[in-house]
Order: sequence, then structure tokens, then C-alpha cells
Amino acid sequence: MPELPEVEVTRLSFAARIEGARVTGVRVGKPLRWPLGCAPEALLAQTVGAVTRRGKYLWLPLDRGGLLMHLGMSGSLAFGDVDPVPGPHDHFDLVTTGGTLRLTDPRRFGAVVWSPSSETGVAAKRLARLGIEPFDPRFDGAHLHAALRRRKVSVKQALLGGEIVVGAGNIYACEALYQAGIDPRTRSDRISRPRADRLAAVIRAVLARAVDVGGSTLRDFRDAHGNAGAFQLEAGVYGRAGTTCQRCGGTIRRIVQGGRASYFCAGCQRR
DNA sequence: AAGTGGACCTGCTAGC
DNA sequence: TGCTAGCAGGTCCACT
Repeated sequence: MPELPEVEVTRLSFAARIEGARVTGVRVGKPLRWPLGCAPEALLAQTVGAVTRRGKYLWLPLDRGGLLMHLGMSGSLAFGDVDPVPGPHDHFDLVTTGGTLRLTDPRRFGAVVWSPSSETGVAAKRLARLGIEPFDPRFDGAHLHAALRRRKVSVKQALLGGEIVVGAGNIYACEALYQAGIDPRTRSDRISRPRADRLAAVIRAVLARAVDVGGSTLRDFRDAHGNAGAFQLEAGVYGRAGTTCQRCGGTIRRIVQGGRASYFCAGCQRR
């Protein structure tokens, strides 16, 4: 579910409210992707710092280390007054003096892991391979072109991998390639510099626009206030197989690449 | 080393 | 109506 925009929208919806709060309780539900990595009681009485984001991960600093959180495919965070009776998919509660941060994740591909810092331990291991942030000024056409030149996989798979640039998952990779007019099957090393310039620009624009409208809610995404996103309403290709392209009148197709669905317009996206 | 396919887990929907 | 197969926003790992 959550790609960079959903994670960022989530962060923005609770970061200011949890900062400075003190942990008064921890509840752990069913196992998530990775073990917590510390005794839950060890988190008690610590104060939460400023929540940051790296790719699709959130970093919640504490007095001693912090929590690295990932929403997987179906996770969402709520903060504030949560139901005192946790539901079957509520797998982690961080009770604080400012409210409870609750991870709900039916598929349990998400994670909450303690790490001694964001640059060491488990966090370092998870974040090490991530590519550049799309809003980093150093991410531009030259950067993208140079990275794509080293890969032979399709440009769609290269974007999804997250080792070149983080944040564009299946929805936004499809949308960015659509807006750039690039066929998702194009080999990475065949993307010209002008097309890389355009692609870098639209990746940033698509992700920024999605953050502005609260992310995409395909089924269950909510920010920490419980608000749904609206980007899915303005998607050009994602989930629209068989419909007509708004730009050229062609037909939107669905194919599978690397086991993931890709949506694109056969009329205006070229190799 | 880079590329590929399967694994993780649950819920929903389309189709018979 | 009820069952089943297929599909879903993301990573990681083993294997070639």
C-alpha cells in the first residue's frame, strides 16, 4: 500500500503531536516482518523526538536509540485516542503521554524494529541499500541517467527496486512512466539523457502531487487522523486496464513485470 | 554481480 | 448463495 507519499502523509499527520511525548506503555500483537529487537519494557519512560522518513521507512527517535517502522503492503498508523480494545490486525501500540501510536497491518509485511541509531544496527542494515531521495536536489536527470545506464532490467523494475531512487512503488512508478511517455518495458540502459531528464522531473512531480492530495487510498490507507487519500482519483493508468487514455485515446494495458502488474498506454508510451 | 522467481500473510473480488 | 482462484500499495532471500 504505502509508497513514499502515503508514508510522508502519515508522518506529517502525527509527527508534531508525538514529539516530546513520553512512552508509558507498549503492546505487541502478532509477529510482524522482523522482531522488535528489544524488550518492550525497555522503551518505557523514553521521550519521542522528531519523526523522520527515509524512503518508505519512518524513524522514531527515542532517548536511547529509536524505532524503525515500515508499513509493508497493508499497514497504517493511527495516533491519538485509539480503541482500548485492539482489533485483530492491531499489532503494535506505543502508548505515550500524547496519545497512542498504533500500527494496524492485516498482512503483517510491516515492521517495528528498535535500533541503537538510524545510522547503526538494524536501521543501518535496512537503509543501507536505498537510493537517493526523490526530493534531494542531487536527484536529477544526470543522476538518473547514470544509474539507469548500469542496469539491464526494464526501467519499471529499476524504479521499483529503490536502489536508484526511493519512494516510487507500483502506483507511482506506473504514473511517472506514463507522464514521461516511456514504455515500462524499455531497458534501463536504453533510456536517453533527455528522457531521463523528463523522467526525473515527473517522478518528483508525481510524488509531490500525491503528498499534496493525501496519498492514494486504494482500499485501506489512512493517515494517522483516519483520513483517506485522493490521488487514485487522478491516476492516469494505474488500475485502469481496458479504459481509454485521457491523453491520446489509446487503450490502457496491464502486463506483468517481475511478478508485479504494470499499467501503461500502448499509444503514447514509447520504447 | 545482476537478474529472476518465490516467499512472507490475509482479505477482498470476480467468476463459476 | 457459496466456494475458489487470483490479485493486492513491499521487501528479502536463495539461486542461476
